[in-house]
Amino acid sequence: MSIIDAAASVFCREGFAGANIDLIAVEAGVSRQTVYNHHRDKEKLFMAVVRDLTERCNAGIFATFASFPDQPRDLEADLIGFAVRMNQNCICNRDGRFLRKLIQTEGERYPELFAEWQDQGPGRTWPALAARFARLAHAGHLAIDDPDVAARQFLALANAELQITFMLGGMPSEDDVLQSATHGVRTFLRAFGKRRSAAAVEKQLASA
Amino acid sequence: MSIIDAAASVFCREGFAGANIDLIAVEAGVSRQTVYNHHRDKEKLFMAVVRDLTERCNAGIFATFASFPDQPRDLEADLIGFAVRMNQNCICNRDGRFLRKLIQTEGERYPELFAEWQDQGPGRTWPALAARFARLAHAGHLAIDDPDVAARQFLALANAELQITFMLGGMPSEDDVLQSATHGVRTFLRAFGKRRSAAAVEKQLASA
DNA sequence: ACAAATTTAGACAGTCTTGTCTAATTCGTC
DNA sequence: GACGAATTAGACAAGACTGTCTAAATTTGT
Repeated sequence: MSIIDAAASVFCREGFAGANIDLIAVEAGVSRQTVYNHHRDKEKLFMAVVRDLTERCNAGIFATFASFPDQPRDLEADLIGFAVRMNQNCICNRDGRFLRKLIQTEGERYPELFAEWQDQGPGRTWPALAARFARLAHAGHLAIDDPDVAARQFLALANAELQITFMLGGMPSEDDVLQSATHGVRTFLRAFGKRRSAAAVEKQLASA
Repeated sequence: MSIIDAAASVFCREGFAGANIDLIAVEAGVSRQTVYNHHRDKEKLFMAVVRDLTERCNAGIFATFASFPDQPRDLEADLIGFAVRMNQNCICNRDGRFLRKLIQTEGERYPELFAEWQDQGPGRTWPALAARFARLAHAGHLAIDDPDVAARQFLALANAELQITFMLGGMPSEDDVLQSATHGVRTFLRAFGKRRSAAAVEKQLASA
C-alpha cells in the first residue's frame, strides 16, 4: 500500500489530530523517515491525501456519468441502474467514503483546501449531471423545469435511505443500495416522469 | 456556559483526539479539576455530551412535529413551512449541527453509544414523522404507498440543496433553507400530491 | 561491480496531554 | 459568623507524538 493510501486510511479512522505518523509508516510498509522524506510534514501529507482522493473520486464520477441512460429503453430500470452504479462506484466505495469523512471532520480547519475540493468536485460534477438530465428532458423523456435542482434531488432521493449508514461511515449492503435507488427513482419519476397529465387527457376527451 | 456545552463545542471543533480538557475548562469558566470532578475522564465526558445533545435534539424534533400540518389549508405552503421549521429548529441549529458532526467523526469509535443514539433518535423520530404523513394520506391529502419511505424522502428532498453546507459543518442562510424546502416540497407534491391521475380521468371517460 | 541515491533503525530533544494530588480558597447554608 | 462542601491554582509523573539527526544498509542505474 502506498504512503498516501495508508495515510488516507489512518486519517479517516483516527482524525487528523489522532493520526499517528508511525502507524501510517507501518501500514504503508515503510520507515517513518521515508514518510517525512516524501511529504515534508503531517499537514502536507494530509493535503496530498485530500487532493489524491478528490482526483480519484472525480475520475470515478465522470466514468460513471458515461453510463448515464441518454437513450433509455426502460427509463425506470435504466435510472435505477445508474443510481446504483453511482452509489457503488463513487459514493460507497473506499475513496468516496474516505473523502466524505475527511471533508466532514476537517473541512472547517482547511477552508482553502476544501474550497478547492468544492470547485473541482461538486462544482464540476453537479452541472455535468444536470446537463444529462436536461438532455433527457429535451428528448421528451422527462418534464423538468430546473435541471440543476432535478439533478440534486435525484441524488438526494437515490440516497434517502442510506443517510444514517453514511453518517456513521458505514458501508450499506448491495440490497440497501438497490432498494434506496429503486424507491428514489420511482418517486423521481412520479414527480418528473412524462405520463400524460390529467389535463392532457381531459383535453383529448374534449376534442373527441 | 456549562461544562457540557463547552465540551460539545470543543469536541466538535477539534475532534475527540484533538480536544483539550484545559481548553474545555477555560471555555466553561471552571478549573480543570472541576471538569474531572464532574465527569470522571475524557471519554465519560464525551459520552455525556452525546447523550445530552441527543436528548435536546429529540425534544426539539418532537416539538417541531407538533406543528405538522395535520389539517392543511394550503398543503404546499404548510409543508414548506414545516420543512423550514424542521431545518431551522432541529437540523441547522447548534445542537443539531454538533450532534451530526460528533456522529460523523466519532461514530465508528463508539458503536454502542451511537447505536443508542440511533434507537432513541431516528428510531423514534422517523416512525413518528411517517405516522403524520400516513394520516395526511388517509385524510385524502396525499397519495402515499409507504409512509416510511415517503417520510425519509420528504426530508431528503427538503435538504437536497443543503448537503454541501452540511458536509462542511456550515450554517446555511435562511434563504438557502427556504429555497431548498420550496423546491423539495414542490417535487414531493408532484410525486405524492393528489391531482386526479391520467388513469383516473381515463376511467371517468370510459364510464361516461 | 560500483557509485549514487534512497531507505532504514534508532536515538533524541522538545512539546503537549491526561489524570492525580495537595493545599488554599470560596461558596452555600444554618 | 461558622462549618462542611465544592472549587481553585498549581505542581507533578507518566506517556505519547512530532520532526530531526546519524550512521548503517539497501536499492538503483550504468
